[in-house]
Amino acid sequence: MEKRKSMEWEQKSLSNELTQGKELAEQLMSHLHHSSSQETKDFLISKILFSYDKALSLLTGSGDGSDGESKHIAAHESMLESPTSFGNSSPLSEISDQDCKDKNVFKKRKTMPRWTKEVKVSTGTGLDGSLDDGYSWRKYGQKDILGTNHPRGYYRCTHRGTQGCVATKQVQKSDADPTIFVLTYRGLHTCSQVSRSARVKEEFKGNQNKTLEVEKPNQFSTEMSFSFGRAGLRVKTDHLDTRENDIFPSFSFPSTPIESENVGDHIFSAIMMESNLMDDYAPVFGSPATTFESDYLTVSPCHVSSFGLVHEVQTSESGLTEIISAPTSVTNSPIGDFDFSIDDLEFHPDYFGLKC
DNA sequence: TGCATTTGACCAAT
DNA sequence: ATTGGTCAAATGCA
Repeated sequence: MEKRKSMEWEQKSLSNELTQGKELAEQLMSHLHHSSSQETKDFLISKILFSYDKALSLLTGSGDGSDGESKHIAAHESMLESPTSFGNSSPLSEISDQDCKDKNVFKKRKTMPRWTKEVKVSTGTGLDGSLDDGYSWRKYGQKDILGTNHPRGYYRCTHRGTQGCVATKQVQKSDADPTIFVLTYRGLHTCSQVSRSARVKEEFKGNQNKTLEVEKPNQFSTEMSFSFGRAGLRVKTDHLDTRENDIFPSFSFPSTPIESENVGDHIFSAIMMESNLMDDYAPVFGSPATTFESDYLTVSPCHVSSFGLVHEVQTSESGLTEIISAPTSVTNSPIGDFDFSIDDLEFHPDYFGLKC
């Protein structure tokens, strides 16, 4: 009797997985037609593979695969287990972190939901590890990693203590190319840095069109459109470049002038948000106003001396890997907060469920 | 003085 | 036993 119930459940799960796989494939098809960004496609592919892997597991009865593909899937799964209290209505919830801490700080590593993405960043100057993505990080450790020439730095969000933000990242210089840094992110920010975007958004509400356009002279043109919930925000950054000019000058971001390389990081941040979220918010992000043309964002690093942009995106065993050519020095700049206000989004539990 | 970084030690996973 | 990830005291810096 129990066995029969179990079989029915598995059949239902199998059906669900296959259905989801089909829907994802259809989404992918749609993205192909709209020439969406490569990372979006990669992400969809990963999800499809994940669905099919689960389906196969249900069929074969094996919980997890052990082939090469499963590694990819496992990585993706970690993304789906995605972190943080995003699902939580309160971004400042300290419950997650504190509870985990109280139970056992070391258990956390095992049970804490992980959402990992890797970012390869090349710096023009070799400035080490100081790569900015718009958030403020605090280094809490460094380790020599076996088989690598460079130590790995461990960073967590500065606001972890005060706001329970669980986001962490690792920074490691590439062996193959010392100018490239591999950044591995875990967790999403639940700190008020996220809410800074809300402030930005408030500003934009003053704009009747809810559209912001910033134009920079020369070099090349990059256009990005972000859709913020129901209010479409469009950011057009023509000719991103220059250190002498603040990027997005009309933003009332906190003080620090944004140095050129940050733009790349922030573009990355936005892209990641887009690629990770848009699939489940197609009605929002998939609006005609939302375009993320990889063509715009793909710039060969050899053509960019003082400014970095995404020039390659690939999936990796730990999730999505973005390869960004990013420049030099770093300040905490805010455009990364140019993200998508949490309170305007409904987060898919598959993506943002939090467990301790 | 307060915050960030460094670094050796500890723990969990493999 | 080895390795990766984290902690926390010591130290540095503005």
